[in-house]
Amino acid sequence: MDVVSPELNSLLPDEIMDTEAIEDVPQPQPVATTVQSEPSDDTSVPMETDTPMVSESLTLATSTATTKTTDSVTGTSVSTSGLQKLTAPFTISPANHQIILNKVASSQATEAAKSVGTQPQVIKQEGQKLLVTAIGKSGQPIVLQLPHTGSKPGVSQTSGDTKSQAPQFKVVTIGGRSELKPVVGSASNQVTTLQAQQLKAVQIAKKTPASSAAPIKFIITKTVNSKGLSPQTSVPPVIAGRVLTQNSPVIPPRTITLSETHNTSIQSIPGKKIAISPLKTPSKVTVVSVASPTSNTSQKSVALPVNVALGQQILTVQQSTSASPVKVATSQSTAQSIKPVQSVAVGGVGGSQFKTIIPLATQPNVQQIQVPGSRFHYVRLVTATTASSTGQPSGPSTSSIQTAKPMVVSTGAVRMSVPIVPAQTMKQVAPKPLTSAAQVVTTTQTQQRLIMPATPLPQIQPNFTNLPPGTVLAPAPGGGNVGYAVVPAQYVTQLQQSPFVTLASSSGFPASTGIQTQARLPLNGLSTAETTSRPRKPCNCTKSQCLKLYCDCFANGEFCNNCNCNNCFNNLEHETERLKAIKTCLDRNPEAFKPKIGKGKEGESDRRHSKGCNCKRSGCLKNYCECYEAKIMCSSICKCIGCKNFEESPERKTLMHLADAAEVRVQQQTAAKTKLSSQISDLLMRTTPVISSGGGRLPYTFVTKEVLEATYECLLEQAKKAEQTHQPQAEAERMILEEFGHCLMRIISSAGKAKADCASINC
DNA sequence: GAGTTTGAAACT
DNA sequence: CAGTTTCAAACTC
Repeated sequence: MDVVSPELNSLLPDEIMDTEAIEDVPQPQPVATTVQSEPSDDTSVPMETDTPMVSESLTLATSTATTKTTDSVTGTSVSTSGLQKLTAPFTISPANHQIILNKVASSQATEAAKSVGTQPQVIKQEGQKLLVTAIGKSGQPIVLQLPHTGSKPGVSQTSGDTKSQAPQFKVVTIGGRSELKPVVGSASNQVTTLQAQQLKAVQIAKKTPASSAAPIKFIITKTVNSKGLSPQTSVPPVIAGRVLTQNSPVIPPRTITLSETHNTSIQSIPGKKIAISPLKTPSKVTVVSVASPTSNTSQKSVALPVNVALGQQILTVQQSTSASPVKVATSQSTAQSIKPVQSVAVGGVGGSQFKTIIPLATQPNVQQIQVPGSRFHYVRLVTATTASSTGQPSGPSTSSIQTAKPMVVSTGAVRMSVPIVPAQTMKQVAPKPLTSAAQVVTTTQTQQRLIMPATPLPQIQPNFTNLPPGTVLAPAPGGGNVGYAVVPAQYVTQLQQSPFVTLASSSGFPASTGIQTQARLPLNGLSTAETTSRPRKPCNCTKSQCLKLYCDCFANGEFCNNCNCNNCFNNLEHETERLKAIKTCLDRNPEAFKPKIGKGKEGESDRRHSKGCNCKRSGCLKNYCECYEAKIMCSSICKCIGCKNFEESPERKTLMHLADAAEVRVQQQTAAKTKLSSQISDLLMRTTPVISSGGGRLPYTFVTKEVLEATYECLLEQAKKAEQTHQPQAEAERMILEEFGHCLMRIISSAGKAKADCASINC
């Protein structure tokens, strides 16, 4: 399964998907290995993570042949000894490439396997995806095997095997350029067992020019599970009080102990950097980036703590070139508070649903992205520029990425990464204060991929691609390492209530700006303003338990929240039932949770109902009609009777005109109200010091609730007056402000008089 | 707010 | 696939 389905790709701006855009820095030396798997036509949303079951172990074996390639440019054989161990568990070394381990549907896997022949996992120099492994059934080890390791057990090498195997991972590398050559180096006999329950994706992004000797950077954003300490000679890496473990039965890769002086010394060792920032959920491990060395020179082999325990999540690994020493930076897990995340809303024509912020991790540089056409939420791990990599222990700061180009997700025909808005427009919220030893490792032009946690509920996995809109995989409440629950992104936001930064609209995407508690992309044709300004209507279900599509909350992939429903099961407390209901709906209609309003055929309107309405009595001019409700015309696929919802319909024009007028009026009133309230609050706040500076502090009691309400009434009355007299907005504002000035004067006058009176009586 | 209407969803 | 029932929202009074 692709990270981004072809359908989504078609909706995405080209600049986003342009793979070459990522490579703004020349890479004279071939360092990248492109591992490519056969593109999948699957339109399913990529993020669904599928998953390794709890207590599954994941073993990834790589062969030396596959990992070592000859550079076409230089003709030199590149070996990555240091990288081998570093990336051994993932078999990743290509710079600027990404490997995403993700579950794919068996059919997809089969197709991919067929497409590549007997060696479905052939590493292509310019490839992008690699179908690496098969996932064993729950409780069984998961074996990920790279090409040339066909003899390894448990590896899905053939199409026939893919189906027989349970869940599968697709390993995807992204970002490889034509000149880049496979450099993956790993011992063939090196097998690393991952006890990561939630291993989702491994991203490798190569980026640094070889000459620059840029430091290899590791960013691990998830907490590391303490299970399975590595008995290696090297000290098991302990991150933020947790232990990174390595279970390499054959060749123990070098494990990095963050406390190790030579590697972990942030200040003393320039070069590789590993930033480990434990996530809120201790059972997850997020590997953000792994640098890819162009050579095995002075680099030390570093074994990633891939041997994560159950529930751990590996997100991405980015690689950068360098022969420089490894630098490890860790962020203390002490700060469990939710870190700010960034939200990116990618606009598109139909299908867009939500822009939801999910503070999935404490890792500060996280962006969540909603891709149009997909109701799944993507998380982008944002790395700052190297200039900001010094890791200030001070408080949070905001910076803008200037150099990074739009996130490009894939190369070649397959687009797999999550489109990201141009980095120039991004505001990045620096991590909260880290401990003194912590260092934030940031890179320029990094690529991120979203890796979603796996679900412990295998019964719904076959339909994971069609999960309800807005559904994300979030740690199960109180579940610890138990797994993840399918949680609507909205609900995650509701639960965590974390601050976040919304990208500015200047990025070219229709995302609204400003801090929001929840934002959505246009839904069913409604404008962003409409959807964002209006909270979701509470449902009133009584018999469906909110587990059928009758319930709008459920149909929209949301948990019921502040609803009026009875016997509601659409919540976390009834997760099992909810998942079953989702499965039932999907069984009945695989597209049950997909947007009903999508692109029409060529030549037709951009938006139309996917199935068409069946109205008989409403004339399609009432909200009973889904077409009319979505403010779109009925189309040829509608089966309505007596339809009046067409372009030339006079009834429709009249209704639309009235509706628009009413809506505009409501919006204006709301905006005026908000603005006035803000102004009142602001001015009142400013007034106090002015008054007090003039000769003593006025009694606080003068700005009472009653005074505020009276002021508000005056202003509101003025606004009504302006509206009744059909004053232009500017004039109305002037009138209101003038009235406000009068109010202020009266307040000040009264206060001053009272003060004088009080002074006269020595009060 | 209660009752009615409506059409999608669910069921047979 | 068609007909019927169920359901909750939209609508009316």
